[in-house]
Amino acid sequence: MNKPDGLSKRRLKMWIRLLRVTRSAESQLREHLRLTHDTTLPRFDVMAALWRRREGVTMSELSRMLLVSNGNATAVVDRLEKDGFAKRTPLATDRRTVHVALTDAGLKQFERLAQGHEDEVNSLFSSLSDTEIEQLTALLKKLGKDPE
Amino acid sequence: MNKPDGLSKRRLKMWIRLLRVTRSAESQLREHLRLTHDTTLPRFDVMAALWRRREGVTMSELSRMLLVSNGNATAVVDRLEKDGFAKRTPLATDRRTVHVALTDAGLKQFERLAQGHEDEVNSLFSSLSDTEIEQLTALLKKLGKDPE
DNA sequence: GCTTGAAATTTTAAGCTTGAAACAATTAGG
DNA sequence: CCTAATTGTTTCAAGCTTAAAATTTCAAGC
Repeated sequence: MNKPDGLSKRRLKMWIRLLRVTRSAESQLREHLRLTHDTTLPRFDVMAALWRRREGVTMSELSRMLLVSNGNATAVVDRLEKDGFAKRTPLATDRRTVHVALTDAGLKQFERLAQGHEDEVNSLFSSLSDTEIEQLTALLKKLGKDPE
Repeated sequence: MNKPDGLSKRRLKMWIRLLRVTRSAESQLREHLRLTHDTTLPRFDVMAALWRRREGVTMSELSRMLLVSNGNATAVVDRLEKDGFAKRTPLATDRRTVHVALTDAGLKQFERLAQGHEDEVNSLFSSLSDTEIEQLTALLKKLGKDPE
């Protein structure tokens, strides 16, 4: 009994496992953000992207960075803007385009969030050794390469 | 220049990579389901869970299996039920509890979906060799162990 | 039997997310 | 120039998702 799975089934099971690990981590990070700073993961993700690109990004760049639809980016930025954490600036050279950036309040807010978030990620992956992190990273890099 | 990151930063970057790979795969799978069968990933996930547990599961079990809130499970099952793919059966021994199961139409529908979905997953992870799949699975298993 | 607490589910409000449609502005070709 | 195609963004409808509140039922302890 217990015939070993074919490659195809093993890939499928691996995918399900991957999904579970990711979901579970997301859920933990979401809870942490909610409890400690009354905010959400999508908001954090947008703020992190705007932090990395301090000079400002277009809405399209933003949605490409986060792999979300542009309608989605619009909605999250709308809410951040309403709360004074982000700001849209029309671009003189191309009036279709808009630059989004963190406000001062947004920068401060992100700085308050960032370390706690990093600590949380760390504790989520503490069961992996230094080497294992490298292995996992290498595998993920390989997956990220091709068109996907 | 280019000081190597500390473990903490490498963990953080690894997490971001993990998230990107997962999102990108999800998006591909979602598109496939939409184009070929006009359905969605959450519906597929619920149907897959009900397929695995043919005898029926309670709503709580279902949400635990999928790592989603029970309100979420309720909503998706509502829609599946409306379309005739799932069915709720009250449990005689405990009137709080309800068993959910696929209907015949649900079973047939899932069978139509499953192979295509598996093929899609396969093509998504085709860049990993047999050994690499095993490695990745082992690392994910390690992550899945603890409370998370 | 009551009451109190716990468990299973649904409901609700708010926010997230998508894909498609609508709009506006730019670019390219004639 | 003008038109057509393209690009950047928003809007929209539908569905997804969560956390919290509300409901219903069960289980224990008095």
